[in-house]
This record gives sequence, C-alpha cells and structure tokens, in this order.
Amino acid sequence: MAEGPNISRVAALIGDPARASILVALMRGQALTVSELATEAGVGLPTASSHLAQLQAGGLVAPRKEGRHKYFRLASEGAAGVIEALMGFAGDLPAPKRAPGPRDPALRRARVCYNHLAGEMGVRLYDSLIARGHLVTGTEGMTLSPGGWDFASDFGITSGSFAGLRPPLCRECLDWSARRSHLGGRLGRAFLGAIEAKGWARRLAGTRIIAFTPEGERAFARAFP
Amino acid sequence: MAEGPNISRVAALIGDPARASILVALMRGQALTVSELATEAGVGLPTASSHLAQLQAGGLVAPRKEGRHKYFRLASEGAAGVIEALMGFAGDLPAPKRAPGPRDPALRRARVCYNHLAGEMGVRLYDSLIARGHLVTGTEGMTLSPGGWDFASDFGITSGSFAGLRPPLCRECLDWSARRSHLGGRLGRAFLGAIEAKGWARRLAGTRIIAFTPEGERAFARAFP
DNA sequence: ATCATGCTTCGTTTATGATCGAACCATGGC
DNA sequence: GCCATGGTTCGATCATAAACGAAGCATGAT
Repeated sequence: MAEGPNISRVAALIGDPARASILVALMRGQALTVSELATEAGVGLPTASSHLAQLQAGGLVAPRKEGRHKYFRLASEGAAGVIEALMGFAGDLPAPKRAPGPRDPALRRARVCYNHLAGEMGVRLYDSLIARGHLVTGTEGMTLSPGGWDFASDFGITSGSFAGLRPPLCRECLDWSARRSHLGGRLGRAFLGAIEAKGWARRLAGTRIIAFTPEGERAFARAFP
Repeated sequence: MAEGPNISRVAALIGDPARASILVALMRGQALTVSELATEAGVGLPTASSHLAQLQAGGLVAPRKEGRHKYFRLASEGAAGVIEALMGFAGDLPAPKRAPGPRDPALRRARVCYNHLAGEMGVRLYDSLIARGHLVTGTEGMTLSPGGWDFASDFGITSGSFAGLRPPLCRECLDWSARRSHLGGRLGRAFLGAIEAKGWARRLAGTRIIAFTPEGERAFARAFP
C-alpha cells in the first residue's frame, strides 16, 4: 500500500526528471501542447502523455482541448507556488525564460495556424473584435454579435459561406508565441480568406509565414484598431 | 546520466514515503535521533540511516553528534519552507503536532539521560547556570567560568573528582521533550551526583525517573533560580 | 578490560515505474 | 469519401533504488 504523507505523492510527481522538465517549462505561464512538452522533456510522445495524465491526476496541471491539440498549463497558483519554492531551494532560480515560440520574427508576427491567422496580427484581430463587442462569449462558446455579423459582411465574409455547418463557428485558439488567444474556427478561416482576397497579405509557399504588404498592414491597422 | 532540472533531485528526495515521514516529523522543530526517525518512518534502522544520508547530501537535514546519538534537524529555513509549501498544497496542512517525547509527566519533568539530569529540571539547571555566567562557551566548547567553579565547589562538587580526565567536562545535550539544551558530560553527572548526595532527589529503581522530594524541589528552585 | 547500545556499511532481493514501439482513436484538411 | 497529424492505450523491457540481515565501528557504562 506504500503509505506515507500526502506530501510524498506530490513530491514524487515532481521528482521524475521528465515531469520536472515539463513543470519548469510550464512555469513560463504559457500553455503548451503534449508534443511540445515531450520535446521539452526529451522523451517520446507516449511517455509525455503518460506523465501529463499523472500530473493532472495530482492536480498540478490542467488540460485544455483546442482542436486537435491539447494544451496543458499549471493548474493553479498553488501549484506554481510549490514549483517556485522548489526552484528557489534548488538554485534553479533564474527561471530558464527562453523566448517562447518560433525564433523567426516573421513567424512571430503573422503565420497560419491550421488555416487561420495567428501571431501578433492574429492576437490583434481577436482583441479588436472583442473590444468592439463583435465577438461575445455565450453559453455555447463564442459567437458573433449582430453588430459582428454586420462587420463581417462589410469585410467581405458572406454568412452563406459557412451557414448550417456543424463545426464551431468561432473558437478561441491559444497563441503560440504570446500566451494570448486568437480567433480560430471557421470564422477565423473566413477572416484569413477575406484578408487574402483583399490582397492585404499572402501565404509564402512552403512556409507558415503570412506576408502582409505595406498597404495591407496599414489597412489591417485601420480595420482592427 | 538522467539529466533534468535540479528541482527534480530535491523533489525525488521528498518523494519517498519514508523520507517524507522523516521530514514531516522534523517539521515540529525538534531534533530527533536516527532510531526515533526510523520508528517515525516505519522502517528499519539501516534504511533510515541511508535515507538520512541522502537527505543530508541534498541539504535538507543537518546532523549533530551528541554522545553516541546522532540528532538530525531540518537544515535551514529554506528547507522548512519547501516542506511547508508542499504540505500546504497536499492538504497535510494541520501539521501532526504530536506531543514530543515521553507521555509520562514524571519522565517529562525529571529523568536521567545517560547519567545526568534531563527533562524540565535539567533544562532549568542549564538555563540558570548560563544566565548567571557560570557556564560559558569558549573555543573548545563549554567550560565553567571561575565563578562557576566557586559555585560548583559550594554545591559540593570537588574539582578533584574529575581533574585530568579526557572526556569533555561539559556538554550541551539536546533535550528530548522540549527542544532545549541541558547540561551533559562529566559535569552534568557531577551535578546529578551532588543533588542525590544532598538528598534532594533519588532515582526510582527500574525506571529513568528522578523523583524529587518536596523539600528537594524547593531547594533546587532556590539554588537555580 | 568487557559488554551493550546506536549507527553505518555491504550485499542481496525485490518491486515499482519510466520508456518506447505498435496499434488505435479523433480531429482537421482535402 | 480519403489521408495526415496529434494523442492515447497497451504490452514488454529494463533500470533504479528501497528494504533488510549481517557484520563492522564507535561510544559510553561498568
């Protein structure tokens, strides 16, 4: 039965090198996918999956499904506090603090995530829609407000292009570089399509970079203040 | 090489149930012997010894040799802080706080420890000698001050009774019930002998209890205010 | 000196759990 | 419908380390 104080259960979880690497990586505050955490810990994907299940059962991390990815973050302030106390004692104090996400500035600025706009521009679009009340969170997740529908129409998005389709219209999507949300789902795809249709930007072949033209960038800034 | 953040080394130490029990026991603030900690953790003496060596190497506990016993305590505030953070998170918060030492009040009050006086009376004797400057800590450990020699003579302790003998004259000895020091070593033995010679107290056969007579207790209180 | 006690060291056994490959499920893009 | 990708589950392998008995040291009592 391996009795002992509860404290040992928690400590044993953190005591495995792979799990500790995962937790330290999550101390940056960002939510990370299972694959990213597997790389971070230097183990295979199945192993990471198993570790994350244990950490979740122990109340140290919490999952969040996002499309076909599964993001994990630290479960609570308390959990972060425990890790921090340990790092302080162990002398790991200068928290790794690596720059999150891709190194390439162009990728950080604007890139395609599945099929919608991500990166700084994506966050900006999302924030702008929220700030102006075009995007609201209802009981069934995110939806466009009436004003939002108007705005989308004006932007060149026809409601017919995705009427009646099951998959979620809007979806929050955790950003990769900033720990911010941006707009995913079918609506996010439509916005990216409209932006391309307007000639503001185009996808660079073979990469995930979305290159804005100088005028496109100015127009974008006007459209999403 | 089993790399990983330092944090996992520390956590792995705490992660073993036996070691966690030891650390929780030490959270009371008291220093405990290897045997006591072995009982506390529910493991054999060799196992406890091994665990303590690891905890010491990890900087979590610190040893203190005292005669043929070896007392361990938490190594630092930082170490205690880590345990406390873990206990808070794990819900062990109401720290066990069992009453330390023997349950028998008579044993807590006055008992023989090896061959000197321990328990509350022992602590009182020690404190009194320190407070009046009879006992001072020098480079070579504790010694009697000149005034202390006079006091001892008046008490019926002849310097001849232990002149020229190698073993330490005075020695701090960690108390068992309070986490206080009391006077051990050759001098502690001499004091107990003098107290018995004066008829203030006597050892109860078959036990470790030292029974003071009512007058003896009053005289003791006058002699060691 | 001898004995007893507290602790350490050594060597062996044993069990727990980390790891990965392979197969399986779910989601998204086409 | 198909394929590709991210994740999970299962099973087998393998290493680490916890535990204890026995023997060795050291200290203190007598």
